[in-house]
Amino acid sequence: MAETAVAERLNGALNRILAGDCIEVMRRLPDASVDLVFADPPYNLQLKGELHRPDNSRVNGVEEGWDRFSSFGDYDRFTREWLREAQRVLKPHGAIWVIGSYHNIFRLGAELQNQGFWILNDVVWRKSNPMPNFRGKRLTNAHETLIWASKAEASKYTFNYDALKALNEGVQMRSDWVLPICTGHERLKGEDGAKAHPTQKPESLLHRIILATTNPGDVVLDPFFGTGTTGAVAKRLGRDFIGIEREDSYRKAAEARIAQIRRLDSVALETTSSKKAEPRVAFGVLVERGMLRPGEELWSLGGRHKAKVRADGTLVGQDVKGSIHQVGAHLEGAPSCNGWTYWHFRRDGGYVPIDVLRQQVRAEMAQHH
Amino acid sequence: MAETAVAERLNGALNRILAGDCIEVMRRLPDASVDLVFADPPYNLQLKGELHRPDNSRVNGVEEGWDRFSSFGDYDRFTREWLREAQRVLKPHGAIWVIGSYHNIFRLGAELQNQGFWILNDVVWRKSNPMPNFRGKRLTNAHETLIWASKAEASKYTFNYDALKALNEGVQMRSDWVLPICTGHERLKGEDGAKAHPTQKPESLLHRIILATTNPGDVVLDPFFGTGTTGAVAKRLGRDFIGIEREDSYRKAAEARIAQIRRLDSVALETTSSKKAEPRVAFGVLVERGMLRPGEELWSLGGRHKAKVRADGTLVGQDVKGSIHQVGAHLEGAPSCNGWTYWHFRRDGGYVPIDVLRQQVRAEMAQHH
DNA sequence: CGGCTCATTGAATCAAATG
DNA sequence: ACATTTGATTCAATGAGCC
Repeated sequence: MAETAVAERLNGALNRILAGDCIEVMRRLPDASVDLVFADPPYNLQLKGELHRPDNSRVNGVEEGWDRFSSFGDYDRFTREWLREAQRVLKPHGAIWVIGSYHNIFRLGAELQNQGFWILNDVVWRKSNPMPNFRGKRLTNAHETLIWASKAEASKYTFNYDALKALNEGVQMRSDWVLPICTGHERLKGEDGAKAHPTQKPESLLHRIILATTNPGDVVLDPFFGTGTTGAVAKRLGRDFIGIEREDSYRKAAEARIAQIRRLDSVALETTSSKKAEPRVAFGVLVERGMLRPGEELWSLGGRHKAKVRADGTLVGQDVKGSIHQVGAHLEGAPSCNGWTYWHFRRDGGYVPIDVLRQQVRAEMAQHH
Repeated sequence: MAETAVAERLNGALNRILAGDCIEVMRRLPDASVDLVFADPPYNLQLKGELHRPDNSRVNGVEEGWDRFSSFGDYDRFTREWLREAQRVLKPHGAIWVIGSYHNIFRLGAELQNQGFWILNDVVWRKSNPMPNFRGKRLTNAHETLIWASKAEASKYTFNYDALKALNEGVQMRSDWVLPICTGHERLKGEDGAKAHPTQKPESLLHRIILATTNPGDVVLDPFFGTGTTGAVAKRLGRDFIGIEREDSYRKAAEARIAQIRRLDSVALETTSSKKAEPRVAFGVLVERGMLRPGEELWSLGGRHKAKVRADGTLVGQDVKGSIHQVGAHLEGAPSCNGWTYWHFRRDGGYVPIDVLRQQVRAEMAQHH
């Protein structure tokens, strides 16, 4: 059957590094099959001569052939083609991350928008230890830019809000991330001691991206796999990956690297991923259980509005009947209202939010499991 | 003579706010006549409905007609036209700054490159107090992006490296700037108390830009003048400005605002623009003068970290040697550290910041002038 | 349906100190 | 005792827009 063939085509690629040009290799992947694309394409650095430090030592920059394009138009064509394939292989609710510097990120972002991707955030990776500007002719180039976009405007993309909030000491994560560049033991070296890849990204960066925008078991495609940071982090976090890389030496280094990675056990994965949504409790359950009596009055904070509880778990207030949310919204003239925090019952002269009753129910439910 | 006519056309516009559409007005300005363009064009926010805070209050966002475009193509055409005029009126060694968010900055940057501007840096304005993400559906959009580009690749652009280094506590200025958004008394209000402009930029941002990339007497053109932050800062810093603004209410607010600004006197200008501003005091001077002894210990506040003073004005701490700033940053695992405020010496059982010693040296230096 | 917000400013309120 | 000032604390508002 066709479906089986498609599944096999995908499964054959899972957790492997496919050799070849990323556009050609992506063409062989089935439609709507991956959850996330992470792409670190060539930056089109347009370097002129060599750069030396003030002590005259030579800066070992990006000089590889894969970063040479003849013009902006040439780079745009390349971008357009690989983005088109990336969009095709994404599931309807999938998303993409791209990273770049001022040399290429504007072209990349514009092309994403042109192809119908819907930008969700641009994120600044603020390097805690950037290379200084030796010549004193510009500002220290201390950041790179990432763009996070869903496949389309209507996509219900994945965002593990609570996991990121936890990562950020309890306040919501911002669009600027301070992370060190990849150095030390994490930086892959060749047998000659030289760095294996000129632009290896830190695992901390991929950790945050994969944690934020995928779930365990999701498939992450990296069409510019390099030495495999995406694969290493995906494997550790219990995600599947598909890598595409043209250069033999990078593939080899990546394979050795990823083979040594161990998947975190499910407990560790659970704690790093978002807190499970708490079980839904219908307001009517509070009435069924006798925690609130039919006919009892609920109050908005301060007692400005009131409504009466009915046996079926709806409320009736001034000129309005409906759910706790609907009645609250109507009385406030608001577009919406969280009835759980809006409505209060009276105890000992004070107002207690009905949400505490829901907490009790949830606690009891947890006991029985 | 033709030259005189051109000079008159320019002089007639200096330190004035020209009314009208920026493209049409720029067409009347002579070629190669301004040193810097600062442009804060509409962001093309593509807003859908209203946004409410969790407490149901409504966010008063950008609803003005000037931010509405029918498509990306429409926005691109607009961008192309005003950028073309901006480039024409720039002197050969002139430069441009543009600011935007992820909604428009990629299109803006790509068009800059297409027209032959040469990008020097992209700069991230990290907002210290951004609006949070109320829905918990994305990252807090906590930054905006600026692009600094010269008129052409060959332009010998202005960059006051030392002034920016001085502004940044003696280490070279990075491409990420932390500045608060424009609030409080600085935010212009109408007679009804409502904000006069929905997107007024902070003066601190323009101060840094104008200080960094112009010299006193230079001409700064702002084609989207709004309520005149560019003009206010330019005037204060002894630069000339040309503003262009379509909306009467913004022009009026800007004129009243700028009329109240006083140009800094030449001494203050000198101090803001040169590294001699606050006379730089090397830490080693404190050792030379016997205010601190080699071998003496310095402490972080609370005494969590310590380091030893060496005779050459460097510190040595746990596994690290270097300047007071470097050692502090290393021990804190921070990207940077102001050693003057970080390090303390012990006196009478308390911690005294070494900055007080620097103040003493500066006071003594002032005596001799 | 119902879950979801951070840093800052400035006003309002109240307590303590002063004249 | 009463009016005034100062300081501490709390409360309310809001900023280039997001299911």
